[in-house]
Amino acid sequence: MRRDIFQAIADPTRRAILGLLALQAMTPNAIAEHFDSSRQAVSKHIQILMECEVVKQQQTGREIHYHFNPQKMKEIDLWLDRFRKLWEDRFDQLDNLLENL
Amino acid sequence: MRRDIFQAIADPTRRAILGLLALQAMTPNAIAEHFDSSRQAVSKHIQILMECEVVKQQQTGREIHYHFNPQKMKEIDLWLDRFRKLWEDRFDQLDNLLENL
DNA sequence: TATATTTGCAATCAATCGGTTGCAAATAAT
DNA sequence: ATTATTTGCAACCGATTGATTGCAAATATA
Repeated sequence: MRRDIFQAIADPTRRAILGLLALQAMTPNAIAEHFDSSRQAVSKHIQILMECEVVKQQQTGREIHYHFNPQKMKEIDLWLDRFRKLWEDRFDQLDNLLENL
Repeated sequence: MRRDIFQAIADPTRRAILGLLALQAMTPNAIAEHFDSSRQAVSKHIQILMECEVVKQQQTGREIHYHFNPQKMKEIDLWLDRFRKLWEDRFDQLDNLLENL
């Protein structure tokens, strides 16, 4: 069951968790308080984020602080590069349109 | 069953279809020839891409040409903006350095 | 030591996903 | 007119998803 970053960000709750962790590292309980679903449900989301290494953990005593790994998000940005000029460059869009007709 | 662009790009086959359509508009049959799975399976992927409007169709006779809509990809880029400076910052490099020590 | 807190793991469940096959409708070709 | 091609839709199926509850282990606190 190999996870990748694209699967990880498919779920809106996981995107929200990443948004929180990008601001500061948090414990699973603290994260779960931001959502309506149970702590275990949130914990499973964190586990998925861990598997694709977009989140890393740092244990101190019985508490675990999960923190955000921006490098993995870079992979999405890299994939977007193939399409970026299509929405940024109007002449390229025109070229593409003319080719298709 | 509301689809969004993040769900659409979660599947590797759909990402590959977007890669093809970014180069040129194609019919479902032509797209399906690039994959091992059946035409209907590919068609269902296209349907999902249509639902979130990252792909649009243009019918000519019995043939349908699906073409790429770059504007929807912009939404992903916009979401990434929240994290972009975290991986571009020199502070992130410092984080990595400290972890390695 | 006894109790409370924090967390992960396992079992379970309904819903969704990605795939298949079969079929019907529309258009093109013979 | 008959046949072939292109496509969408519906039914079905096993695997995965996102959620729940219950429980056990580890650590902190009284």
